[in-house]
Amino acid sequence: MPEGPEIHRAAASLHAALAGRIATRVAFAHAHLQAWSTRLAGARVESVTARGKAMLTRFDNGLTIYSHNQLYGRWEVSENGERPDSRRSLRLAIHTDGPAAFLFSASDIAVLDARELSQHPYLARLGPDLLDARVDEATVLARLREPRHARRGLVALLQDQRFLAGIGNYLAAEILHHCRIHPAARLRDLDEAAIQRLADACLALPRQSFATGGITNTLSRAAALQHRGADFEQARFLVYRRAGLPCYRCGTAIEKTRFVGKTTYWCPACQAAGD
DNA sequence: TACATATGATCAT
DNA sequence: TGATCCTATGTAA
Repeated sequence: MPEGPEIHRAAASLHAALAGRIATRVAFAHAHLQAWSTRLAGARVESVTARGKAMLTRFDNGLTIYSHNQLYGRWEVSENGERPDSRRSLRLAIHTDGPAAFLFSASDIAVLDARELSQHPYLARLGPDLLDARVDEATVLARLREPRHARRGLVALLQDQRFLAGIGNYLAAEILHHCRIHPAARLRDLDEAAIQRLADACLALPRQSFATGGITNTLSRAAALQHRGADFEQARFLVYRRAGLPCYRCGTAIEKTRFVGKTTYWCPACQAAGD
């Protein structure tokens, strides 16, 4: 569940299940974390929130579990507290007298006190979180206009969590296609109208994805495609993982290209290089 | 069984 | 920019 919307949805789901409840047992698979189980058992879960792609589970004794799912971590909530059936390796379990939450596969897990939390190197450097309701278009526009970012390639810049938090590989491709911007373009190549469109899309697409369970395609088109039998993974995206398929705007075959080590999907016709 | 790839991120260069 | 780490999965051999 890798990008901002997926992590924020998982956090909301954990919060709904756990917040206000006593953690009867907290179990870590990693040996270096196991001593924390004693400190966390009996504490009340205050909240579960996401910051960018990181998740924070706060307890009322001042401790917070930090977790990052990287490419492969997966949270599962179980209403009856039973461990879900999975062949993945269980890395963290938070039990209550009711629901429980299970984190599979993730390896980046830490227990932090308030001071460590405020100084955490990843969290401290995060840019504005596009899924934070307090972040608005003016904030994003100001970020896009900072001269120090003008020369960086947009595919990499959009995925830099220090620039804006929450965008990953699928959202970057979807945002650039939505705005008709070539993936190799730089901010300095864009005119004022394009900067405005980009700011708008940087907020709108992650938020729509969060609200809809992952759809960055237009909602009507995604619904129509599914009605015709397409599965969700086929219907949800504008360009991501659609190499060779026709662009929804112009019919040109979507291309799959590696830019700066990342696979990017884009339409060579409606995302033509700027000049 | 081996290899390539992945919705991520860091570090060395 | 490339190498590397982390873990899981799909495809080729």
